[in-house]
Amino acid sequence: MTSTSGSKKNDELGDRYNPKDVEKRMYSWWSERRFFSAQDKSTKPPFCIILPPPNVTGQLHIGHALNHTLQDALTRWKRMSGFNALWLPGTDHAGIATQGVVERELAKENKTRRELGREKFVDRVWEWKKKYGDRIVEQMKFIGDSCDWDRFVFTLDEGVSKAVRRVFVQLYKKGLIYKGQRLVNWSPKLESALSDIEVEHKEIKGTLYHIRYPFTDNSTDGLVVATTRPETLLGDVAVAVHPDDERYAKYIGKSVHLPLTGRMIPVVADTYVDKEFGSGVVKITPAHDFNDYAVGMRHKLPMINILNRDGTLNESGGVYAGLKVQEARKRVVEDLKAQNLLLKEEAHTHSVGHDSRTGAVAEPLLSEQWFVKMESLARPAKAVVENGTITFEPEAWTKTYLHWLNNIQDWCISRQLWWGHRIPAWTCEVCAHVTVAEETPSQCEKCQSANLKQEDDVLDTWFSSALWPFSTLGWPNETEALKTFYPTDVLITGHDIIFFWVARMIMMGLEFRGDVPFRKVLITGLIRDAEGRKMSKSLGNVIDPVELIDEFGADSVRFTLLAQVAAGKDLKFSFPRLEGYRNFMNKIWNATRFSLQVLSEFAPPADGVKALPKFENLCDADFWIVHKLGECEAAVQQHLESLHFSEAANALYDFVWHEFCDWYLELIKPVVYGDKPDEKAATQLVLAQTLNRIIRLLHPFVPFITEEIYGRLPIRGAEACIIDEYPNQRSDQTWLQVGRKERAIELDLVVEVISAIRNIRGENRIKPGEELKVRLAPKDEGSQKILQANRAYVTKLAKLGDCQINEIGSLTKCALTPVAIHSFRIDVIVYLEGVVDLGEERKRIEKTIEKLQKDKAAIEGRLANENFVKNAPAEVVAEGRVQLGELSNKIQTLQDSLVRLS
RNA sequence: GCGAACGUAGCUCAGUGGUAGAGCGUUGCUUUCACACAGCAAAGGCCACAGGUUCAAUCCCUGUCGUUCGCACCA
Repeated sequence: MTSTSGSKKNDELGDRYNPKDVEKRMYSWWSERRFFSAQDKSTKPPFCIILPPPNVTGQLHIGHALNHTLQDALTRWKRMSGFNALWLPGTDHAGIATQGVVERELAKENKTRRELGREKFVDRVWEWKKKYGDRIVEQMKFIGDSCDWDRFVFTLDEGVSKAVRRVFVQLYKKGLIYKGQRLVNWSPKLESALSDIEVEHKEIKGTLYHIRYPFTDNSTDGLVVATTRPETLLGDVAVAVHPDDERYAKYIGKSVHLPLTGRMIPVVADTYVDKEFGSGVVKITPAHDFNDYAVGMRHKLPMINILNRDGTLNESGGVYAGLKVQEARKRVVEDLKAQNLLLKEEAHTHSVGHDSRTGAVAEPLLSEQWFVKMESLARPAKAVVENGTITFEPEAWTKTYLHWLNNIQDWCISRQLWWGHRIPAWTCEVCAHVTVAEETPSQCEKCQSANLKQEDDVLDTWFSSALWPFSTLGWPNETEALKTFYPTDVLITGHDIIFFWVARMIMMGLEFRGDVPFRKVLITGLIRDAEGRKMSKSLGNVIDPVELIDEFGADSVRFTLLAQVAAGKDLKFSFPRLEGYRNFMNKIWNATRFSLQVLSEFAPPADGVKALPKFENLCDADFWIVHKLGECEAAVQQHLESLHFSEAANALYDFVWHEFCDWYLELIKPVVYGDKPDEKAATQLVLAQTLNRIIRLLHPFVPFITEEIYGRLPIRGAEACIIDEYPNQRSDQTWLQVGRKERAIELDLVVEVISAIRNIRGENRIKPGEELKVRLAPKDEGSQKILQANRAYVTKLAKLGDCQINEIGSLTKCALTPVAIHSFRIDVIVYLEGVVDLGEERKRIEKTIEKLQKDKAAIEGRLANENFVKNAPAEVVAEGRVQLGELSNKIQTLQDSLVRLS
């Protein structure tokens, strides 16, 4: 959005809605006037959503577009409903991703980060961040995100850094953060440790090698081990068998030769071994396998690390030192073959951990890292979900969340990267004591030496993310914003980061604020392509929301997502659907154009949205549309409150298109083009008020088009900004009293008559130019009155040449030849002789009778069942009786008409 | 192995313990003065299958089959 025209309005009103033109002007108009600002302190109730901070390297993708649209719709709706609504934006430094981008840039200049040195490299990343870091923010504005930009936070801002150090120090002092030599998942590509959840397991077709480990006293015989990773035998320190395995009992405590090395290793017994798998003998490599690590600890075995940080073999690899794992494996296998120690190779599929960022195979590697003890943090985080303080939508994710917490492992938080929050720990070079502090210490806590060296490692990006709900609000300072907005209300995010982010925010919120960070978690699904495949660059099926917005407009894209989203479910993105909602925008636009034309002479009332018409001058359609509007508003309210966005969107779509446009606007044409000024004025007021409310109701879903329209409405506030005016639409029910139900129901009868006549027209292929003569024969005084009052509607909408209303019950007295009777509430006789194929008409009627009789039989059967009458609620039984009566009437009417047709 | 979700109209999907819904597509008719990105009408479904609970099941329970997705194990 680069336009700063300052002007919101464009006076062109073409018959196509032009989103580009509108959107360009609108966003800057909003942000210049700070319509999205929330107040730190306010008499209004607070509402707060924290934006999951996108990676600073990021581009808006369609998944963002979905999540952001939901958050925006909710925030705008709350803001318009009288809340002090805050949607707090920010971006994430995304350690690995961002460092990776800059390293690749350096590679193009044939440089590496190590050549540059830490300080220069970090400067370089900052430069990059300054240059490109706001791309995603620009894109968020394209989609209409109504964030409070003045509160924008970046995860490396000083405030957040302070929060990070405070948390680190406090957890350390509590004994919940520790440093230790452990087996961790290691990415040779990043040359950094990873947390367990950053490792993605993939099924790989590998080979199971059967290798003989010769006995010490008989080198032609030995124990056979089966392994998928023969190269790791260089780090073997034992072989293990099951203690109950009779085949091997006699070898326990003895030794075998470790091939290719000249070392001798013991045979140990451990229940970890599965007797059935392979040969029942397992090589133990504690430094390169998590299970072996556990066995090694139990048996107090030594650990031999054979790998360097970059994944090549180190000096413990002997002649294989310097080779990459894959190469070493090949060579080891060749050498084993040469020595006749490789007995068998068989195909074997197993799952292998990969670094989820780079895709490289992750190696278990022994190294010194920092960890967070999770168990005591996890316990309260479990409790708040179990007791319903925090709820997941859909609820099924609760189980996933709890399962993870029940099996939680300590969190490895140190990363051997340079871009991120550097760990606030300093080691004394004299006494080696570690000082952990928020601010750089001047001397060692223990020996007062000034020779301190800070940790090189940075924290896992998710460490700062875990603090996001309170660090963004000013913590560790007790700010007004923090008091007002914490706990926040809803978190909207994808299920892929429940463990990475959601769970950790809950833990940290409880630990440091003593309260949950949010109350509801809405989990969204993935957006897939039309065939249901994941979007990926390699498949070339990625849909770029920025391109969509460019072609179809932001509102169309938003509505497409809103109308189809269902909590936790994947969404297949289809272009025909998008076109459909683009058409809906156009429909809104044209309905407005028509309305404004009708209202061109209309004088806005002094009391604005509260102005009531004179009821005696209203037509049935007026009562009807306001009644329907009231229902629609209530539905939207209820659906949004329960986060059922698609139901809210569909209720609106249906109401606006099929009730307001298809019926109301058509129905009032005779009135507004008619010659009765009082009635015209009354209907104009209803139209103006209804349009005002529709536009406001639509606004959270489609902000651009509605703001554009709002500025042109005859009834609106002085500022002409939809967001700031007339809040509390739902609580302001004054005007909705126009929607009197009994009068609304009268129009239903008219609608039914018109539909019936149209049906005859359509079925008999009678052209619109051909005018019909119709007699309407009411059954009672009530319907007679309604028909008389609405004759103009029927004539116009059913395109009749002649429409007369008979005396009550005068069906048979009609002078014209009746051929078709279709409405069931009243009798409608249509004079059609000569244009209709009577045989076809009879067939249709017979078919209808058949279907109705089937329905009737079903209801009769139910009513005949005394258990039904006894057990079902009274209203259900009563309704059944009413339905039965109606069905009988319908059938009778149709049978009468069959008689007339023959 | 453990767990979860899904299976509804040709397609994509909503939905509900009490007579099946939408959009798109299809088939007619119409360029009527807001909109052809439109209007009107129509066709199209044993709501995966089998049991159970219930007066009543597409909906609740169990099982089967099918499709996904997590987690764990995999020497």
